[in-house]
Amino acid sequence: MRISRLVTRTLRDDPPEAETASHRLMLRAGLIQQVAAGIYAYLPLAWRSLRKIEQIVREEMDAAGSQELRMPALQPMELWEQSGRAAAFGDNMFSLEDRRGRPLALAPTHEEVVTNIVKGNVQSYRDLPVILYQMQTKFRDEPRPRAGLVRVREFTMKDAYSFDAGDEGLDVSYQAMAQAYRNVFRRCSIPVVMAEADSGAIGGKDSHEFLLPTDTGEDTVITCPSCGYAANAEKAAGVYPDQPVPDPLPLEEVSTPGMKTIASLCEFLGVDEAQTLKAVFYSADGEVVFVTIRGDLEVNEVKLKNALHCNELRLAEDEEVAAAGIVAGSASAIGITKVRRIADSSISNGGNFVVGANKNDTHYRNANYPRDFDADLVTDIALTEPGHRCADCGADLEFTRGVEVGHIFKLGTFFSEALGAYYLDSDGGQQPITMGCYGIGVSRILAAAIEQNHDERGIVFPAPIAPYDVHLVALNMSDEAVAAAATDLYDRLWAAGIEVLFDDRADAAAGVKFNDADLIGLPVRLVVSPRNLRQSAVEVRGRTAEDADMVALDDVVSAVNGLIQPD
RNA sequence: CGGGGUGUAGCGCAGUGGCUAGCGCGCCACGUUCGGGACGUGGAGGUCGGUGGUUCGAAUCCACUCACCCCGACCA
Repeated sequence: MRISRLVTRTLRDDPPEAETASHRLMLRAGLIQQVAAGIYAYLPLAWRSLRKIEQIVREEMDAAGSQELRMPALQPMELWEQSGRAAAFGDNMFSLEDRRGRPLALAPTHEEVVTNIVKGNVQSYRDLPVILYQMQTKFRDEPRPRAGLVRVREFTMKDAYSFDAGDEGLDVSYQAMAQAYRNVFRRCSIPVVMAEADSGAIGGKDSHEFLLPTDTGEDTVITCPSCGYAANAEKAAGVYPDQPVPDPLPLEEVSTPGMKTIASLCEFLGVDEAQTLKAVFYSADGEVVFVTIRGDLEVNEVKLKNALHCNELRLAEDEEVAAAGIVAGSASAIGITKVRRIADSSISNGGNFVVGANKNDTHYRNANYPRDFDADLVTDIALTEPGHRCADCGADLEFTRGVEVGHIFKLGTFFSEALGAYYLDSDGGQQPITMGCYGIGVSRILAAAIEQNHDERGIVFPAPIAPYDVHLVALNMSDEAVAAAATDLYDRLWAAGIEVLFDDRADAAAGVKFNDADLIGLPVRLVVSPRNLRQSAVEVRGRTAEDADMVALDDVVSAVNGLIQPD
């Protein structure tokens, strides 16, 4: 490709709206162009890179025994009602109607459709296992798109679905996919952490996220430096500091004028936050829920949502709290009976707690569970935070930010039962197919690869996903010898199977061309110039190399091959 | 959805009631240049996000509205 003809314009300065490196560099290098919030056009350079990423994913999925197919992005809403997920996705799903008023969805994912396909093609355990995958555009009406290609509303995903006879088969498929994912990320130069993750509203057993650790990531990964445990913040099972369990003292009312927060209350009474129980109020699918947790801990809303089996969970509004008869600021579960009460297991870690007295400016000392109050459910809903320890080995946990580039789930039989996908086992019994699903954000891989591989001058494309192998710079194209030599080299490289981006611009200064080459960040830069031609040579330089090599014109092809195929 | 911010030429920005709305980059023409973001001369390019209002007069003031960005909520 000749840059003089390339539909892409590099920017001299950083775009002010871009905060993260990948977003900034993709805009500056002319890889992407925004169309609306969270909706981007992939310009020619990005598209070449994305096609290479897709090809790597394909190779690894095929090697793992998976078959590619293509399902529609436009789907009848009926299918989503059938699985019950129309409500689970809610406003995140783009929905529309056809000319006859039939409800349709732009698919955010494809479990429903793929399950129906398999249902029609698998009858016996002899037909299993099956793993299907596709490259498809997904539509999710994210509440807040951000960071360029990191969180968008329309994106390319590779999604795969495994179908097995039973849990042992699923384990095999799951491991095969996990290994394929590791291979993909290694080939794209994205060092990932594989972390335990929450399996979401659908349930299922295991789930793992693949995350690129980076400060600009939007997820939190919790890792144990000692035993290698890794989990995301929603899933992580950390151990919070133990409190001594004292002998219970009698409940005692104290006046606490104006004390509405845990911090002010603790200061006023001279107690530690861990010696209090706090009350938090949520709205779970519209129902007010009373949550009790030790004062030094926070509620993990994902764990709470799972415990409640609800679709929508948010903090309750003040009016909702008041309408439920709760005295915000001085509330406790003591005497509360009209709303559902959930408590974290930490209510039994410690004792003689300070709690609200359910009337203004008043608290109790020495509250103990279950002597003084009851709960409908006591379970682990505490958020793991800095300072907590590894549940496996007791070491201090480490917290880092990360960008999620892949996510795998053991789904179990949720979809096969909802949509009627059964097989006959060897005894002639009908069984629901055991499923797994596996997603890679293809367009997010591009962002993550750039986030990981760049320097102050621009992108440092990993060779396997670079839009072109070589950036050929011709200095002074009006010099006929330069034009002739560069054009000849361009043709010879392509003939040798090397992909070349040729900066043939006649009007751009040398500095402009060099800066653009650094910005776009192809693995190898070649310079043809009057100066070099006097030695019948070309300058060859790797993107991150300190110095350039002078290589004879006739040897350039083999020199380039040596740089881009080091293995 | 809550909080904060921004919409003026392709891009980045200036312009707080007054004449024909400017600057830099980019773009077009010609010439000179040619190894790390060149120079000269001439030129093209604008519903000032939208609607309504106030005013002799609105990019500028008021109301409403739309879009986009950032933080949070949210996010299989």
